Amino acid sequence: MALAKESTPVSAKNETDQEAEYRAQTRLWLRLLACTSLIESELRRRFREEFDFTMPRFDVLAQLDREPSGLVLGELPKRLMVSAGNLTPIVDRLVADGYITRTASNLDRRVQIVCMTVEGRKIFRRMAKSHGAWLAELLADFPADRFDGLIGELDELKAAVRDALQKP
Amino acid sequence: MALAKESTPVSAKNETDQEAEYRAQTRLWLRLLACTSLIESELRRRFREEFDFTMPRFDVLAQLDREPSGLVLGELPKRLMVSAGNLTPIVDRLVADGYITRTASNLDRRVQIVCMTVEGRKIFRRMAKSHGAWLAELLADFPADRFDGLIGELDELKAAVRDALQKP
DNA sequence: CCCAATTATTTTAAGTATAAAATATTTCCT
DNA sequence: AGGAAATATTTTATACTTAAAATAATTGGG
Repeated sequence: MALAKESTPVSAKNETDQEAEYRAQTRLWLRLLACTSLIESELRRRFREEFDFTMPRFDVLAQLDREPSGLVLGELPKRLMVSAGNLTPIVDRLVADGYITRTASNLDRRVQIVCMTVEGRKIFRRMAKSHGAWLAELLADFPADRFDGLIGELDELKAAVRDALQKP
Repeated sequence: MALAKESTPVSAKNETDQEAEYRAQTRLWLRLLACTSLIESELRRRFREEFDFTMPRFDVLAQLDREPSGLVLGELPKRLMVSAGNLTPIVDRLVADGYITRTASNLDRRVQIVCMTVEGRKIFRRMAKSHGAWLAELLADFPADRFDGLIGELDELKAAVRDALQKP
């Protein structure tokens, strides 16, 4: 169970002790979830109102913006941490809207290359600018000198969770 | 724009400066999102595999567990930060499965009271225990002495975002 | 008292998400 | 070369999510 701060084995604890032990972890999880939901729902609302766009569509464009020569379709689910099946209709619509192209590779016809169009780049830049400004606005009241510290903590948290996920 | 750390008005900055300024906020946001997604998807997977349950269904039971006398249906969307329409099918299914009851109030027939059943309480306790253990497992590699600090930072972050949202 | 505004909830339409099965293509083994 | 395994992607079924419109019930003002 690897609860470093406790030496007593879990099996020796009664229900109340165990619940108390889980409390700190649960509290951290609930705070994390609350912060993310709060920001995410506001960003989603603004994307819809200002650009009639959704976050997943923006996320796809954000990935392609860094890849001038395009990206193998299969890279997207990995980078965006979503399932492959999920992306199919999202990519379909971005193609239909003219923001990206999808072309089959000549070397391997299972593989498709997606690439942003000029139109896509144009709208992405506008949205990215607003996205940055919205975040700046939402996070303005958080002390600037504590940004880096919090980012560092979250980096470590992420690494710790990744490690824990790889163990079994 | 309220970027406290900078005195130069945004309008006076060129595009590159502005992008640099947004970077810290964006990085924080991406870390937050990554941590939450990582944990959330693992919890969802385990809920499904171990209990054939989803997180929203668990979340509803978690709210009702604290309210022995039941809860006005309209309280759930507020507490869970989801839309009211979203809850209708979730509550429907929990009622159909026998984990909660839904009864119309006699004083105001628009209002419904939802209340956990004995069966619901039973399954909730089992799931809550696993939920705590899963979190403890996922967060085990994060230094125990930094939990409270991170929770505190996230509390402040949440408050800051809430403040920013109320301003307009 | 009645009807307009308010409140609680559900329905609808569109999109997002997953897991698992299906399809298509390529690679690798013998 | 032939077929099995692997890989890339789509399809299917199910569930969640929201916004906006619809429904139903109550309250309050004239």
